[in-house]
Amino acid sequence: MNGTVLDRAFYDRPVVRVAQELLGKRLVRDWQGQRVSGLIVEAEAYLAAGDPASHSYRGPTRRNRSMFGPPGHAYVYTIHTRYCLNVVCESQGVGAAVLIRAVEPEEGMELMARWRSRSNPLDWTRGPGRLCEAFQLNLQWDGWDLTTGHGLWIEQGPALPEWTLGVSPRIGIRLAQELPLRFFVQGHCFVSGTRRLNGHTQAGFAWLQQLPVGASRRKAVMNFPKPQSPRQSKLDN
DNA sequence: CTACCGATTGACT
DNA sequence: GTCAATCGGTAGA
Repeated sequence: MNGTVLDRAFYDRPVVRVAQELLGKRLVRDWQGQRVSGLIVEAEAYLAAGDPASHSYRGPTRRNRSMFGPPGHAYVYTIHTRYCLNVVCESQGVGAAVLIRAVEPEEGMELMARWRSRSNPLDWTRGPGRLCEAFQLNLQWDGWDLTTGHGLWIEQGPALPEWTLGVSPRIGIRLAQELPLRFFVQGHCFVSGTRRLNGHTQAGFAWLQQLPVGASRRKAVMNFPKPQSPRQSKLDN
């Protein structure tokens, strides 16, 4: 299950490109030797310039200083008593980051279920605040170097069926709503937001096989249809 | 110091 | 669909 850890060069590139290419990669948390992981299915880019919705828009502060640090580190912030996880991109001194908005659970689901205290697996990691709770991420992880392969990192994901890149405006922002900077796996059942923004289907990659045995699995299988046949994938640019 | 606001979520009509 | 919780960041007096 282990994969190659994404290195600093991956993050040291234009933030929009990193946001798109993070889809399908695996976010991993090591908790006492146990892996908690999921495949990234939704991400948003926040630009270093010309983006009033970005926390970096007004320059460095105590809160957002990680955003201006070296690429490949985490930027974790609080919002409405929740935490959100970003990965810092582009050169040091440049305030660009990708918000990880949703992952499909892969490993450590017992821990996710405990930490999220919700029976429906779809509620574990669908949304930036939810996935931080499912991975037990908080401000202690702000500034964490994601390229070491310890504690918290992102690695090359598994081979996936072909899928379609979805693009939309970012969710939950007031300013710069016109910018198409949200990227997601079209139709994936762990993508947050409304149907209109998300696409029509409710397919996942492989999560049905990963669910715990028992009542929660039966319920999940009943509630959520099987993945439909794959479609084209392409990340141009 | 006070006042306002938000890259959210969960409960409720 | 609507709305309140709840608190750190930010701006301004």
